[in-house]
Order: sequence, then C-alpha cells, then structure tokens
Amino acid sequence: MAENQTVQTMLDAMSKKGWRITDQRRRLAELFSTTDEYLSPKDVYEYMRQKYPSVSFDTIYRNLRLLSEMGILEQFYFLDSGLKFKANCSTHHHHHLICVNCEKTVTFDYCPMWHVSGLPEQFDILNHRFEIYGICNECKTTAN
Amino acid sequence: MAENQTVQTMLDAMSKKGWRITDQRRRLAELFSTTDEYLSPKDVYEYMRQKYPSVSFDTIYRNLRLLSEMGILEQFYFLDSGLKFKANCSTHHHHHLICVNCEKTVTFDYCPMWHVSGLPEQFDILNHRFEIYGICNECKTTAN
DNA sequence: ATACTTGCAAACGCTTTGCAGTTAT
DNA sequence: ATAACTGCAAAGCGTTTGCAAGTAT
Repeated sequence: MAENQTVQTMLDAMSKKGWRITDQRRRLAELFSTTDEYLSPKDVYEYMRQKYPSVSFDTIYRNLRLLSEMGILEQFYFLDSGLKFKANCSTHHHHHLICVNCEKTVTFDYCPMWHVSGLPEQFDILNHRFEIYGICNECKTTAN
Repeated sequence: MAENQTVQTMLDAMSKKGWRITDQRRRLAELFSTTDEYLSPKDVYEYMRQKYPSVSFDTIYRNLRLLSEMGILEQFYFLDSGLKFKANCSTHHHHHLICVNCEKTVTFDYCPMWHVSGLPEQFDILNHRFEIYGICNECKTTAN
C-alpha cells in the first residue's frame, strides 16, 4: 500500500535500535507493509506459520509488542474482537474511516483539532483520537 | 453528577426489560450514578464487596455486561489498564476530554462531524469517536 | 564470542460457564 | 410458583514469563 512503511524502513528502524533482523522479523515486516487492515495476534500467527510452521505465539507477541513500542505498529482494541495491530502511518497526521465489517481503513486529512472549541482552559492536551466507523463500498456491494 | 443518569432511571430501564432489581443491582446503579470516572471490574468488585462481602466476580461481570448491552453503561478499553465502564451520558451528543492520569472525563459539546470533509463518498457512516487526552487541572497541581 | 532471539512449557490474569441453591416477581 | 439471579468452582482464552538451545552480529 502506498501509504505504508516499506519493509526496508521497518528493518532499518529495528537495526537502528540494535535489534537483530531474524527471518521471522523480516516476514513480519513484509506482512505489515503489504496490508492496511488490522491484524490480530492470531492472524499474524497463522500467516507466519505458513513459512515457519514451528513459530510460537510468544514470539509473535514479543515482536508485536516491541514493534508497537517503537512506533512501527499501532495497536487498536476492538471491543468485539480484541487487540489488533497495523502498520503506523508515518507519512503525515491524519485520521481514519474504519469499515466495521472488514476493518479496512481509509485515511482522510481532516483533523478535528483545527476547529475544536469550548474546551476547559486548565486541561493540558496531549493527544487525541478521531475515527469514523461505517461500511466500505466493497462490503456494501458484496453479499455477506 | 449532574450529567449522569439517576439511580431510578437505571432501575426503571432494568425493570422495563424484565430484569429483577436485586440489592446488588441497586448498589451498582448507585455506584455508576455517582461517579463519572471509568471503573474496572475490579474497582466495581471492591466497591460492591464493602456492602456485600460475598459478592463474586462473575456476578459483577454478568451485570456489567448486561448493563452495557442495554446501553446504560458504556465500555472503554484502555490499552494500559484494560476494560473499564462508566455510565452512558444520555443527555445529549457530546465528546470527552479524558485525563490520562486519573481517567476523569470532562464533556464538551463540539462535534467534529459538523466540519469534517474530504471523506470518500461511497462509505456509509454509522458512527464516530472523538476523544481528547491530556492532564486535568487537579492532576497537574497535585504531586504524584 | 557474545548478546539477542527463539520455542517450549508453564504460569498468569481476566472473563465466562455450568450448576445448585436462593430470591424477586 | 416460576423464572431470574447469585455464588461457587472450574474452565477458557489471550497473553506473559523463565529457561535452555539456537542465531545474528
């Protein structure tokens, strides 16, 4: 996906932090650089298992956590399907439409902080979260 | 809290659904009608235990889930502290400032959907989420 | 050579379930 | 009276941990 980080960007970031580039981590980078949907640890496990049948869940979790901590991945907790991960959009500040059916995301540039008003003065703002949920075009037109 | 639902409102809603008003549920309603912070199942358990020492976690969970399903409570998953609950603000549409330290919420009326633009046409919007995170005045001025 | 990473197994915490006894309606 | 609710115990699930063997640097 055009917006995503490349495999090389991710691997470079890991190297810079002193982490080793193992086959599993390379494959993990490949996975997240080519999908813009949220993936559960189980999704990742299933994917990794295709190439590394003996991969274990704890390795998946460890790497997902490390990648999240260094900002390569972002986490999102879906109330009905639990914790999921996707590549962080590093290009520029933006927000997402999220399809509640397929969980695909679409980015848009509008930021509500441009216009927000009526906030209490004495509150130090650190960050914000704005997401719009709906049904994407494909899910509308596909019977499921 | 002025914005919250009253105990009676909650109990009426339960009765209307055919649920029975047990002592525990009354106390649960009391708890959520008088706090505007997010509470974890454990928080609720500790509170309930003061009056009903033999209360069990599964009863807490069952009632929290039921109250959430009927819209009396809303759930929120904090990535660092897990699932929490608070009374749903039934008064009118608004959004929240959330203090990342004490998790107290402050409401404000501005809604980003008033101004949002640049969205893909073919996406059916169902709902949205907008939250601002920061440090509230009390947490700023209190050393912790 | 060394420090990091992996897979295994076990533990952990949070949440749910089945069931028998109890309680609100 | 009866249908719903509770508490108990046990199970379930997702996630984390300790450790010995393996691997990238």
